[in-house]
This record gives sequence, structure tokens and C-alpha cells, in this order.
Amino acid sequence: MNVQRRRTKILNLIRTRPVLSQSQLSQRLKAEGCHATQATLSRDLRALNLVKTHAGYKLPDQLGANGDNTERQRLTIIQFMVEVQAAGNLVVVRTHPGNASPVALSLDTIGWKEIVGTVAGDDTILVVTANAATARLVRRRLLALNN
Amino acid sequence: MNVQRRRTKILNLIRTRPVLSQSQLSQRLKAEGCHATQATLSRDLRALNLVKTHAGYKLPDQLGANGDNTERQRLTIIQFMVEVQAAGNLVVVRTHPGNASPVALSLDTIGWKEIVGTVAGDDTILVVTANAATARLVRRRLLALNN
DNA sequence: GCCCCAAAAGAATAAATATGCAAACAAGCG
DNA sequence: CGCTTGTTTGCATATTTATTCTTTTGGGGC
Repeated sequence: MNVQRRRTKILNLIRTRPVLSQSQLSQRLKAEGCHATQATLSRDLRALNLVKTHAGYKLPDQLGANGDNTERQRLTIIQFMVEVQAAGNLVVVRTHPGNASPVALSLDTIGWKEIVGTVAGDDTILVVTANAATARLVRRRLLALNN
Repeated sequence: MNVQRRRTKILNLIRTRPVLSQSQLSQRLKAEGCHATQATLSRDLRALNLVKTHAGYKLPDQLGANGDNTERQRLTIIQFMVEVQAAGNLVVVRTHPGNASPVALSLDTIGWKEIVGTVAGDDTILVVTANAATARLVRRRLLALNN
């Protein structure tokens, strides 16, 4: 079994279902008639530039999607957010200078369906919501983030 | 030092320069007056949903960027690519049925500046290049991928 | 204050991953 | 073929990470 074929198999396995460890990967490969030790797989995974998440090895592309984790976003927001106001169907978020971008990214990925989209400047973010009531709701939730 | 502040520090450290191991992270935190053992950091990294790459721990966002690795793309392309033709400033890539998407993604991320963009169907990809000569060049490079 | 509960952290250790080194293998050349 | 050179792999092991179990910490309520 040559390097190329083995690595292709690895990619296919990882694309289809979670692979949690290198020994698990070794077993699944063996089931397909491809023998390799953990040491070899360690080298393969590096060559393929795969990353290890708590849910298994992933292609870098497969990552942005599974953003069900919000702890990181929450911390970024409370770290930089200075002031929040609702204005019509917008929420205006002020941040420490220069830090609007990371906060906006967090708002985009935190998974609140009330947030339609965001526009970030240097220290100001406009968060677009459906209507004024929703804007006020989002404002309240932002203020409540630091428990 | 409470959880929230420590995790914020972790995010900042990781955003600024590579953190290769949890013990290294522990040392850098200590240098900022924040003591924590490796066990605690293991739990923090999971809570923050960070991923481990061969170049250190990263935020999922930081990943698409460092795509200097092409081995994965190369394997995906040679696995599914069936035929390549140049036509004007386009390259037409045929793949095994249903596999145009992963190949197109690989073409998009392999980092060839000659490739302006791609459109994928079910088993066909149109690769847009600047002109006919470039299209022929890309075709040749694709054919040469399987060494 | 004291007591109780829950969350957080550490110590010890199990589990997983990376790596130095030697053996196996492959490709080219005389 | 036999020799050299470079790559790939496995084995043994060092290093790193996850987990279990225990201790500490940080609030409420009284």
C-alpha cells in the first residue's frame, strides 16, 4: 500500500465520519486492507495538514461550520464591548478602538437568529435586526453576557 | 484569577503568536501573573473550541488562511479528476460523477495564482483563467499532478 | 461568622501523539 | 547484479494531552 493511496483513504474516512484517534484510524484503515502504524499516521496527518478538534480530526474547511460553541464569542464580546444602544431596527455596539472587527465576527458566528448581519468600522458595529423590538432584545442579551 | 479572565488571556496569547503546547501556554500565562496547570488548560482549550494544528493551537477562523500546504488538495484532485481540456481562457475539468465539488474546492485553495475562480456542476468544473495561454498552462500543471 | 452546595483547580495517572533511530525498500547507476 | 543514496516505515520511547479523583474555592442562606 503506497503513501498516496493510504493518504487518500485517510481523507475519505475523515470526510465521512469522525475519527477520534490515530489508533482508531489505524483500525479503520486495516479494515480496508491498508496497514499502517500509529507513527506513520501521525506523519500522514501532519502531511495532510489536518487539525485535531475535540470532535476528531478535520479538514480545515470542515471547521467554520460546526460553530455550536459560543464561549469564545462571548468572551471576545465582553472583552471589547464598551456600550450598546438600540436605534430603530439597529443595535449600535461601541468597542475599544480598533477592536470592532473581532467583536463583529463573534456576533456573526454566535448563532443568534435575531442578528441579520453586521457592519464593523473601527470602534463601532451596526447590528441589523428585523425590527425595533428585536433590536432591543439583542441589546438586552448583549448586556447580559457578562453574567 | 478567575476562569473568564484566564480564558480571555488565552485567546489573546493564541491570536498573537503560536502556542505549541499546553505547558508552554502555562508558562506564558504565568509570565502574565496567571497561574494554571496543564490539566486546567486542557479543559480551557476544549471550552474555547480551539483546534490543534502542527503549528500550534488556533481559532477555527485562523485556519483557512495558512493554506500553504497543498498535499491534500493534490490528492483530492488526482483522486477524482478524469479529464482536462483547455478552451479559450477556461479549463474544463471532468471528474467522477458527483465529485466536482471537492475537486473545485481544492482548486480554489491550492494557491495557484493563475486560477481566477471555479464553477462546479456534478462532474464538471469550469476553471477561469486570465487568457488562453494561462489556461493551457493550468491544464499542463493539472496533468502533471500525479508525478 | 458557619454550613452547604456547586464550580473550579490540582495531583496523579491514563491515553494519545510525536520523534530518534534503525531496518526495509526503491530508484538510479556502474 | 551489487552498490549507493534517499525515502518510507516500524519500533521504542519521549513528549504531550485527557481524565479521574480529590481538594480548594467562592458564593448564597441562615
